[in-house]
Amino acid sequence: MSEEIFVRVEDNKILVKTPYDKLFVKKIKKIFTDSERSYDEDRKLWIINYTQENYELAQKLVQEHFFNTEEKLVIFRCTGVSPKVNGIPLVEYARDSDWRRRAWNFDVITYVRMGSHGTRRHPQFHGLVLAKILMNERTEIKGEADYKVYPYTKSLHMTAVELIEKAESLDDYEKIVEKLDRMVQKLEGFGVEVAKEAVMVKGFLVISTLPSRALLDRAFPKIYKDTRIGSEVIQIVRGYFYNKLGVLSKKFYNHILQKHGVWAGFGYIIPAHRVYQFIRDIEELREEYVKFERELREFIEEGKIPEDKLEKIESGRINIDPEYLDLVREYLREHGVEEIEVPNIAERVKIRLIPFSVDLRFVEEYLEERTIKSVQKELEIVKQEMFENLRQDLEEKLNSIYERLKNYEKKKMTKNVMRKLKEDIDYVIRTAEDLEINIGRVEALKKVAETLEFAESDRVATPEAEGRLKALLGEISSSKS
DNA sequence: TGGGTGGAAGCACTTAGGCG
DNA sequence: CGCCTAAGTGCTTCCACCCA
Repeated sequence: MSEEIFVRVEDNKILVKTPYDKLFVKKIKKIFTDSERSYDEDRKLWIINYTQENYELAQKLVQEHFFNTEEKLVIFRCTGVSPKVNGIPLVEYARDSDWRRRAWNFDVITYVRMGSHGTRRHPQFHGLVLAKILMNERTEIKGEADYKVYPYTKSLHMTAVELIEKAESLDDYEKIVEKLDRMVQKLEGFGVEVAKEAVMVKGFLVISTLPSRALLDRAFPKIYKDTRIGSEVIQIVRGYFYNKLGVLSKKFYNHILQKHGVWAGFGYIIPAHRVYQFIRDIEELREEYVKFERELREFIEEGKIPEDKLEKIESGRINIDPEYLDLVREYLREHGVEEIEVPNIAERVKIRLIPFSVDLRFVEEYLEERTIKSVQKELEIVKQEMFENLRQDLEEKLNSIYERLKNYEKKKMTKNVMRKLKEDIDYVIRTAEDLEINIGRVEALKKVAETLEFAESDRVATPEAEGRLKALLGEISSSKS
């Protein structure tokens, strides 16, 4: 947002150089007559006949227009046209396309376009626009828009972006503004915005898709009085074979991922020290999928029921129903489907680890000078969101450890549970280290782990160890946020 | 507590036809 | 041409309940 600005005298001429600003040009044209001024296309500056009065006037004009500005966060609700700041539209738009504009005094952070785009001849812009604007009392905002001005802070910026991205209609503007208002009140109470430290997260991002139960569904058009009134969905198999896919994916999402990974807001990150165990669990899961597919294929094609399931079927623990399959076969035949195709299951299990780190060196190496700043800004936002999510996730894991430690105090803990607890403590500590995230209580937790070790080696918790543990528990709970 | 049962909502993504 | 919409497919994430 910074460009050259000056008013100076050379060769008995006043030279006025400013960034382009439509409103400013209008003002200059109004104040100085055509014969008094000219525009130097090469040097991109205004040349005005020198008089002391003109000089003072020009200086005052530039001063008022370009200085004493403050950074503001402004949110707009647009109905029909894009808002303009000093005569320059924030968003340019045609019916079929739109793009943000930049100027010396604003940066469009994000926008969403909603509803009618108008026609090619008369395009319209309905939507929400969020911009960072350098404002002073002369700044002119026009356009058919409600807008609200906030002081610019990182946290407001982030919240606003998030809310706008979630917005579904223009009416959400009210809710967003309410939320931002509440935040501003809080910030004002604080007086200072708390700066979060920069984070460097190093780990592996998990990219996954798993086969879902929908693969075992078939949909047919549902007709009533010659009108299609929807679809009916039938399950090719039911019971065990149908549910097992859900059970397996649940295992991945709710157990394996939670056990090894940390939620970063947009995906799970596996810290380096957990990759080995994570992959081991994944291999096991893949095996289960392979076995499942084999059994499913045998069941559908040959009617074979897996032997290790017989007992469970007998006792009513699981449900495998060949009669149902026959029924489905008959139904499918009525709909012209002769053969039931068994979908590929195991090959749809896609779990990938992508090396992941947020590294600004990359930005500097690959981007042009003028884009670096804005990318850095975006990255900063991502980093902070990610940091906040990772921290929260680790906090939650910590809280659960704390709850379990309380049981230890009550001596209700078996050795197995204790080993698990120690592992979990170790996990949180090492993960925090790997991801370079500082969370409170880690130091105290390290000591707890040592104490547990000490107690375990003695088989029975010694009174001494217990005393230390109690003190440490106190320390942890008092520093709980 | 973990696996199984049965269901459902919500999301991303794709495809095809309509539209100006 | 590129957006819009409806419809369809597949994946993710819930939930309530049941049983050993």
